[in-house]
Amino acid sequence: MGKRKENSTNMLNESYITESCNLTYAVCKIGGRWKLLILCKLENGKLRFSELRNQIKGITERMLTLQLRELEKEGLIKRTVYAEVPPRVDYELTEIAKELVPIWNQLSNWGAKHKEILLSSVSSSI
Amino acid sequence: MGKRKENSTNMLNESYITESCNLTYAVCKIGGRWKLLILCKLENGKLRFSELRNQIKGITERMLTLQLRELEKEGLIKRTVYAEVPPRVDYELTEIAKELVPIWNQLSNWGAKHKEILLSSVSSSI
DNA sequence: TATGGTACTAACAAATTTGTAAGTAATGGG
DNA sequence: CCCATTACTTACAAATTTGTTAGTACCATA
Repeated sequence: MGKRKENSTNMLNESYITESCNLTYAVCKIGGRWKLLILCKLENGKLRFSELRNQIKGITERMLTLQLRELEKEGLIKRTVYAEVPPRVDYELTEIAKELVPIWNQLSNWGAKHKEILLSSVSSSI
Repeated sequence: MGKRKENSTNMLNESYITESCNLTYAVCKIGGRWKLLILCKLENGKLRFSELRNQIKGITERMLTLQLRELEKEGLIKRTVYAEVPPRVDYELTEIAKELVPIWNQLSNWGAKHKEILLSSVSSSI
């Protein structure tokens, strides 16, 4: 997001874990604060910058831009600029991103289940 | 990890996205630097603290402790302390964590594929 | 009495991510 | 000429995560 230091321990550790573990690698690709939310919004087709901004409560234009840029760099979304004024830009999932959709659904179901389990274990410990 | 501020925008945003999106929620549960690696190591059964430390290159005892504590709090691992000297503690996946395994495998495959695609698109652009 | 092994904790510092506030460019419409 | 609209950028500050270093307790053994 800001540039990273090139040889910080932090950086080296990240390289190590993403190189040695494809699972960690995969999760890192979608690991920014707003990325999954953005990808989910795009699941049903293209959206413009302003549409994303309006659909995602709380995100600032700066954050939206940053996350979109990273997603684009990682090949998960495709950005299309139309030569118009005022500008028009839209975003859509790439093929490889679409392959994530069924996995997301399972993860999402798992999340819902986990949420319930945590809730019930909390309330039972009162 | 250190305590978080209670009403920072950051914190409120995180609450919002994890409450409104189960997928984001799920990914947040496994979102620490070393968490997935730890969970993977535990996939084949219990491991002691020192075994984890030795199997995960680069992790410090502090980080290992922190990540284990969070995983425990989130109900993904179970910690067992034996009343011995020197101390013995082991960690294992909980049931709900085990349910993630098949999903991990898919994600991991996706990661491997994504890695290749990125590589080939980089080399073809030289 | 000194040493060793295990699983940690504490105080601090560095790196990274996220958020705030205020711009910018281009052009059509009034 | 002035304003509105869209999709951004820039400089900065705050929050959060990660890493460094040096401890701790316990008891068995040398």
